[in-house]
Amino acid sequence: MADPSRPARRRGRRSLSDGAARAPVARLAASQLKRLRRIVDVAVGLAEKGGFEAVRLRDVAEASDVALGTLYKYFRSKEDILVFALREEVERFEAATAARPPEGRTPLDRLTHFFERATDGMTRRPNFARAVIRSIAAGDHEIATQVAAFHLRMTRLIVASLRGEPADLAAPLAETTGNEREGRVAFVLQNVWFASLAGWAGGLHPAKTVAEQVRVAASLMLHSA
Amino acid sequence: MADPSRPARRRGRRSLSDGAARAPVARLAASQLKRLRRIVDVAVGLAEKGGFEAVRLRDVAEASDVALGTLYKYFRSKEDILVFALREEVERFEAATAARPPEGRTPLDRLTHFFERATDGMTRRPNFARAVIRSIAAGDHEIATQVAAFHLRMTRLIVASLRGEPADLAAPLAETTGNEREGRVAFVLQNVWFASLAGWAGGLHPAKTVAEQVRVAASLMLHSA
DNA sequence: AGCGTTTTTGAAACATGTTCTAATAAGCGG
DNA sequence: CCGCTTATTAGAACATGTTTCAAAAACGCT
Repeated sequence: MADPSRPARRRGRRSLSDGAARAPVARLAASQLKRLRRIVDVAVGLAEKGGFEAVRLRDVAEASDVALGTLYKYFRSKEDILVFALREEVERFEAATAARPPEGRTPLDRLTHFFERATDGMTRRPNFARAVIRSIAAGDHEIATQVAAFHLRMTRLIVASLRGEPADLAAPLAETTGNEREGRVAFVLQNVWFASLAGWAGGLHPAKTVAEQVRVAASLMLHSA
Repeated sequence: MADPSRPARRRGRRSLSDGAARAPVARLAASQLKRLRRIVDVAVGLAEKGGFEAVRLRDVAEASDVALGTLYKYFRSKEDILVFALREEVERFEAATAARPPEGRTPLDRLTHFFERATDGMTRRPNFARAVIRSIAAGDHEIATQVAAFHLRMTRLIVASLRGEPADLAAPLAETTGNEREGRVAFVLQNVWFASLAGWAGGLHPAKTVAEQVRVAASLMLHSA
C-alpha cells in the first residue's frame, strides 16, 4: 500500500557529494574522491554517447568498479550525478570566462560573444547537454537548489560581460553584483537562454538559434524602444 | 544486450490521441472518446493530488477501466498523457482569454494582467503544474513538438495583449501575428515565463514571483534604456 | 598489531514504466 | 446474422531506478 503522493525513496538523507551550499565535496578520503570521480566520469561518458537513458546506473556502477549501493551513498539519484557533472562544467566555464572575458566594444557585442561561448559549451556534447537539461527539470527541490546556484554564477558572469569588466569569482555568490537594472537584464537573458536551450534539446531548433534568440532578447533590452 | 543509446521503447508508433499537428483527436468512435476522456481525467486527478509520480499508469488504467495495453494504444507514454491534458488546458485558457482580453491602459498593464492570469491558471493546481512541467522537459522530440504548438498559441495571445486587441483564434497558428518586434517581445516574455515557472516548480520562489519576473522583463523591453 | 567504526560489496528485492501475447469482445460491411 | 477486421483485455514479462541487508573489507586510532 505505497502512497504514490509521497514516494518512499529520496528521503532527507545526505549524499557524499553534497555540500552544494557549503564546502564542495567535503572531507572525503582520497580513495573516496577517486571513486566519486570514476562514477562521474563514467556517467558523463555514457551520457555523451546516449543521453539520459544511456546512463544506466547498473552500468555506471560496474564500469566504475563500485557497488550499486555505494553509488547511492555518493549520489541521491541519477539526476544528482548529472547535476554534479554540470556543476563541474559550470565551474570550468566560469574559470575560463574569467580568465578570458568575452570581447566586444559594446555591451551587446560582449553579451553575444558570451552566450555564443556558453551555448557552444553546452551544445558541443548534445547528448550530455540533453541529459543534463532533463535532470534539471525533474522538479526535485534539492536539485533545483543546486541549479539556483548555477544561476547565480551565470548571472555574475553575465553582469560582468555587460559591464565589460572581469568577473570577481572571489566575491560571495549571494552578493548582488551590478546595479538593479543590470541584474534584471542578466536574469532575463539567462531565462531566455535556458528556455531556448530546452527548445534546442527537444529538437525544435539548431544550436545557432539559441545564441541568436538570446542576442535578440539582449538587443531588445539594451536598445530603447 | 539492449543498446542503451537507443531505447527499445517509443518507436515511431502513433497514439490515438495524436493529431497534434492535424485534426485534434481524430476519428474516434464515441466509446473510444469516452475511454480517452476517462484516462485523461483520472491521470489529471492523480497528478493534482500527488504530482508526476502519483500518476501510476497501473492506477490510471484500473481507475479508468481500461487495460494497460489499451492505455498505451492511446498514449505513447506517461508524459504524453500529461501533455495532452496541458493541451486541453491551454485551449481553455486561450478561449477564456479571447473572450475576456486582459485589461489595462498601457501594454505593460495588459501584459502584467495577462501573465497574472496565466500564472494563476498554472499554479492554482501546483502538483498538476509540476507534473506537466516535468513532462514538457523530458526531452522527447514528439512532446517538444506539441509544446512548440503551445508556444505559438501563447505567443499569439501575448501579442494580442501587447496591442490591446482581441486575439484572432481563427487565424492559422503558423501565421506571424504582429510585427517583428512584437513577436520578439512575446517570444522573450514566454521564455522568461517558462523558465520562471520551472523555478517555481522546483520550490525556488513563490508563484507571485513568477508574475513579477515576467513583468520586470516586459518593462525592460517596453521602456527605453 | 588489534579493535571498534565506517564503508563497501554482492545480491536480492521492490516499484513502476513499458512491451508482448493469446484470448475475447466489439464493430462493421455485406 | 456472418465472417472478417480491429480493439480490448488480463496477465505475464522485461528494463531499470531505487532500496535493503548481511557479510567482508577498509579505515582510524591507540
